[in-house]
Amino acid sequence: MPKARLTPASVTEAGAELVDEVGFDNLSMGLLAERLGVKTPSLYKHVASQAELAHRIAVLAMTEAGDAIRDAIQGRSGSDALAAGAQAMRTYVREHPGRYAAANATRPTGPDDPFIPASERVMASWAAMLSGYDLDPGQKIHAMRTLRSVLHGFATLETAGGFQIDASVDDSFTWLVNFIDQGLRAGPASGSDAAR
Amino acid sequence: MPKARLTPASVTEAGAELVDEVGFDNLSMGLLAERLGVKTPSLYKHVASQAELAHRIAVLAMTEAGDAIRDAIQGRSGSDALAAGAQAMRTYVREHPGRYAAANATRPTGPDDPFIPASERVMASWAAMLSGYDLDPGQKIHAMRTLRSVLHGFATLETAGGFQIDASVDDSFTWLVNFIDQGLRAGPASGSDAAR
DNA sequence: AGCTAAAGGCTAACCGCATTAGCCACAGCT
DNA sequence: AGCTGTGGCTAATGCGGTTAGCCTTTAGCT
Repeated sequence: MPKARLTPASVTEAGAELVDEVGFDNLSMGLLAERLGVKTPSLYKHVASQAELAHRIAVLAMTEAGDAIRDAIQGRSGSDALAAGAQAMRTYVREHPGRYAAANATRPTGPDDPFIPASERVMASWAAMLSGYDLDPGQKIHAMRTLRSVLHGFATLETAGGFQIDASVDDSFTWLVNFIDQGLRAGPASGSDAAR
Repeated sequence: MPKARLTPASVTEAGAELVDEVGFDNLSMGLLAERLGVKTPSLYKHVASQAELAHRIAVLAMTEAGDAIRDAIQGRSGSDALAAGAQAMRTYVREHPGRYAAANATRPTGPDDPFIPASERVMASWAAMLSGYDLDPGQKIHAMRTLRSVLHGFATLETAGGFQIDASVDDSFTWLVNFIDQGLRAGPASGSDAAR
């Protein structure tokens, strides 16, 4: 009964939807096959292995997240760009926790891995956003890493249920973004005495 | 040939050492058994399952990390306490990436899970450290979450190899800690216009 | 000092899940 | 109509976690 008409892309997309529902650790070929109305071994006609599937999902996630962040920053600058970009990233991770987990579990497989340009596009958006602040060129890399650390850390802690319910997580995120904004505005001074 | 003399604690400790070497994803009962000079099924006389083993490792990790942070903060305050505590946490994660991953993969199993007091002790250290800054009481929770986010995010990105080699990761961490310190010193002002 | 029972090791077996091998039907081209 | 490649399927393999049941050593008791 040839009916399913699967392709590597459609399998990846279905895998991405599934992984957001069941979590990265619970992703299995059997579950995905069932979802697609097909027997497990049939999937291997479209993806080489579960590892490759996870990698494809990771690339998809990076691409989608990169687009979301770029679009959010588009047309804004400074504090507005930071707030919009940070919110876009947080929203993406909340809506696609499985894909984000897949992206975090992935390491580039080689120099021509499409995961590399996908993540570079994310980096480029953050860099563009940071250029709206008056930072010393030598500090830009540190600011970038700090920014990535907070956003990544917040997003993973949030999806892992790491925050108790005492206070609004939304408020905390707003506070966090504002905190970063203020620090970046304080600019060069914040790093000049780094050797304190 | 009864020779091994294993206990739940010794199995957990060996598991912790192993997981730091091979990574959380590659932890297996077979590997641990081999390490202990025993056949796989024998481990089940000491731990109920691999999940329980991982959970015990997680509790151990939280306890050790909590101790390290408390000791680092001990006798210091303000910026010094922040720098020492942050460095202690980063060092712990770098030296024990597998245990830290185990801790992150763990959710409390119930109200009397020893994982809960263990993580509360970590929180208490951070809270004590933050009390060295002049923060509005209502903002303390946000500052805490922001602090946890950066430190957790930096540590996980670092161990995952998420930072390229262009610039020193040590320098970035120093910059990050300094950035947070400056922001916390700026104090109440940094949150007062959170609704911007 | 010998007896007994629990502790803790072992082998054999089970099960789920990823993966592979080999088969077969249908679609499109000639 | 026949040929061939695509994409499905069933059957089988192998690994890793887990369970069942056996057997020896050892601690404790009398």
